[in-house]
Amino acid sequence: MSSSSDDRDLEQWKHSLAPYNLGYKLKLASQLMYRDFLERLEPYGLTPFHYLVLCCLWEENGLPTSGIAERLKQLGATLTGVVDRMEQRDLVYRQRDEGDRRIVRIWLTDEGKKLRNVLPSLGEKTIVSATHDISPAEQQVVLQSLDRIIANLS
Amino acid sequence: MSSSSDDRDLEQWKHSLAPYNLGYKLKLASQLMYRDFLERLEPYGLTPFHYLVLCCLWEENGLPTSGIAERLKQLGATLTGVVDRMEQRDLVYRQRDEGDRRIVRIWLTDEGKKLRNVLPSLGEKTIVSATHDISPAEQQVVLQSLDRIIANLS
DNA sequence: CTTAAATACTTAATACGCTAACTATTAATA
DNA sequence: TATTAATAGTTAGCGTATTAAGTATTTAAG
Repeated sequence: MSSSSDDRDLEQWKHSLAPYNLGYKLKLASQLMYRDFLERLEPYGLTPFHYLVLCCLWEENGLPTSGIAERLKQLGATLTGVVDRMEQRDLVYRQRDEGDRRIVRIWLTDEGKKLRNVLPSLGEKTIVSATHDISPAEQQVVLQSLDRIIANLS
Repeated sequence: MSSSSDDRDLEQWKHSLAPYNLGYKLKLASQLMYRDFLERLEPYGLTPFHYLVLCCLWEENGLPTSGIAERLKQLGATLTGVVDRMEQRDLVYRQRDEGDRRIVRIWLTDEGKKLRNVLPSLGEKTIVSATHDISPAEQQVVLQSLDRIIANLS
C-alpha cells in the first residue's frame, strides 16, 4: 500500500516540524540543561544566568553592563533585571564610572569571587550527565556546528 | 614564559565556563533561532511556541492539553498561557471532553488548519540560514547528539 | 457508599527575554 | 557654544518557563 498524500507531506516537511526539527531540539536540549543546572544551583540560591554573568566577571571584574551584554549576546534590558537580583543576592554591586557617568560598572563581592571555586565543577556535572555517551569527536562536531549557527544568525 | 596559575585554572575549566561551554552555546543558538523565526512570523502575529503547538495539532487535532505538554516536554502550566493567547488569536479553541470532564481538548480553527500550508516553509528558512554552511553529515551528528542529550536529561 | 488518592487543568508569584519608550550623559557639528 | 546625535542604562508591557498551591473531576480503597 502506497503512502497517502498526507504522509508524503509529512515526510517532506518532517525536518521542519516539531518535534523533529533542529530549532525544537535545540530549544529542548537547552531547556533540559537549564533545568538540570538550576537544580544543582538550588542550594546556592542562584540561577544559570547568574552563573553566566559571574563567568564574565571572573574573567574581567568591573565590566560595564553593556560589556556583559555584549559578551553574552544578551540585551541590555535583560541584564538590568538580572544584575538587580544579583545585587540583592549580594553577588555583585554597581558603581558609576567616574570618567563617563553614563557607564555603570559591575563588581564582584567577596561571595561572588569565592563562588569561582565551586560553580564551574557544578556546571561540569550537568555537561557530563548530558553528554556522557557522546564521543569526544562527536562533541567537537556539535560545538563547532553551534559556533557556526551562532555566527550565521548573529 | 610559562602561563600563570590563573591561566591554567582558566584552561582547565574553560569548557565549563561561559561563553565557551556547551550549555551556553546551546542556549545562544536556540535563542538566535528563536529570534530569527519570530521575525519571520511577525507578519502573522505568531510566536515560535504557537508553531510548536500547531505542529502537534496538525498531526493530531483535538489533543488534550496534557497531550501537547507531553509531546513538547513542556509543563502544563506553560501550556495554559500559550493556549489562552492562541485562543484569543483565533488559532484554536478549547472543548471539555464529554467522557472525562477533567480533560480539555484543543481543536484547530479553520485559520489554524490553513497555516499548515504556510508556516513549515517559513521554519525551513530559519533552519537553512542557520545551517547552510554545515555539511549534511555534520548536521546528522548534531541532530543525533541532541537526541542523546535530550534522552540523558529527560 | 464514602472517603482518600490520583489526575487534569488553572492561578499566582518570580525569573528570563523581547520591543519600545524614556532619562542621563557625552560626543559631534554647525 | 548651542543644538543635535549618539551612547548607556532603566522602565514598562507582554510572552515564555518554573514552582507551588488551588479547583474539579474521576478512580481506588476501605
